[in-house]
Amino acid sequence: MALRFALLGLLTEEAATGYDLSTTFKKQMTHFWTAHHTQIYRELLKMEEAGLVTSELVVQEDLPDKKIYSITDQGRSDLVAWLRAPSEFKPKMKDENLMRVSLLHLLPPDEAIAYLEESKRHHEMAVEMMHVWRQAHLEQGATLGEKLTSEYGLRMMLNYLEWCDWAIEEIQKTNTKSSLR
Amino acid sequence: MALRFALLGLLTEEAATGYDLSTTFKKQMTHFWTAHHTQIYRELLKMEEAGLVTSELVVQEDLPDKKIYSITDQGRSDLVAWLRAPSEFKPKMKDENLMRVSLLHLLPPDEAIAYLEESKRHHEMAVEMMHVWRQAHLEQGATLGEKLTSEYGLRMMLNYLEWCDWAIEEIQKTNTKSSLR
DNA sequence: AGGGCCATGTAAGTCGTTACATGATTGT
DNA sequence: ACAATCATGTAACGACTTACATGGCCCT
Repeated sequence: MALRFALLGLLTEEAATGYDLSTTFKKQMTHFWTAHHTQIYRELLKMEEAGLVTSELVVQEDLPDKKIYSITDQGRSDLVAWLRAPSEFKPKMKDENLMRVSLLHLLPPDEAIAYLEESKRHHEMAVEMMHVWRQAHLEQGATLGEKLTSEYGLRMMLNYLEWCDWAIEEIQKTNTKSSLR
Repeated sequence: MALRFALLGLLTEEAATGYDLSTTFKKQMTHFWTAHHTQIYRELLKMEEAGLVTSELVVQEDLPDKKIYSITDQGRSDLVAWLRAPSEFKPKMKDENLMRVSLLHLLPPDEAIAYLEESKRHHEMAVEMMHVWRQAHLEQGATLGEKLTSEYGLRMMLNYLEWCDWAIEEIQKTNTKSSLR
């Protein structure tokens, strides 16, 4: 259900095609949700059936035809009702990276550290991309939600980098201890 | 596939029933993965077929019978192979809380703040539970993975609380600004 | 010449959730 | 009396992923 409300949320700002929605998803929401374009297209069809959105077909000559979706009043009220519904704050995380981290004691220490250092590099790149994105979007037409979640994503990534340094030290400590024995 | 390796990882420490695995999952891995017992039982059956685990039926009198699963050599080597396989560091998050946060501008500011404050309370409780868990488990038989991921969970939650305070202030700022106009 | 962007979707499969079912024991 | 703990599972559904398919335009 949350994907449905994510799409409705994006459509409150402006009408968009499935393609637009799927690229926006990738750029803005990576830090808390992911969705493939195939899933988004099918969800939009269901949402149209349910009367939450309407679509207008735009025929194009050089580019493929497209369908522009707009939110309906029904869609707006469903969205606000969901926002107000008591949620349970049970994060349903699926973080494969952390899954691997939780098993790093099964690899030799140098491999474990190499893994963490590679993950650091990825996160550092993500932090830089986030800075670029924020300079382009904030202070000029970003919604409150975008401000809050991009700040959240940034803080979490910086926090991850700090934790990574701590974790690498921790592995080195236990490593030198056991090699003294 | 990750669930499979999570279960194999737990079984490297000691043989366990599906029930045990599912409770351990809830306690230790909430911060990066969730799984219902129904899914775990089915996965264990598939893993036994694939020769990654073996089970031994223990008949009990007062309590229900149980099946104790042990990891096989095949299971161990599959697990290490997965740990070494190049991963893509694409976190596949599904965080319904953040999803709601990203849409808070659709609620009146006081409701948005109330939402964040409730989520703070939940996270504060989670932080306290984490402290209790760590005092019971660390420094006495916790694996490196448990140390690393529980520290990770703790840091992320504390970071969340700080971000929450920032977010509440941010909403109050934009609120007073617009009411001056 | 090859890849990326635009734009849509189908089909098949896997993963994950919810509801239901059983049944004795221990604690409040 | 009622809920929780122990212990397992089936069935039905919904969410999500992966592979495949189309086709022209623009850039290097």
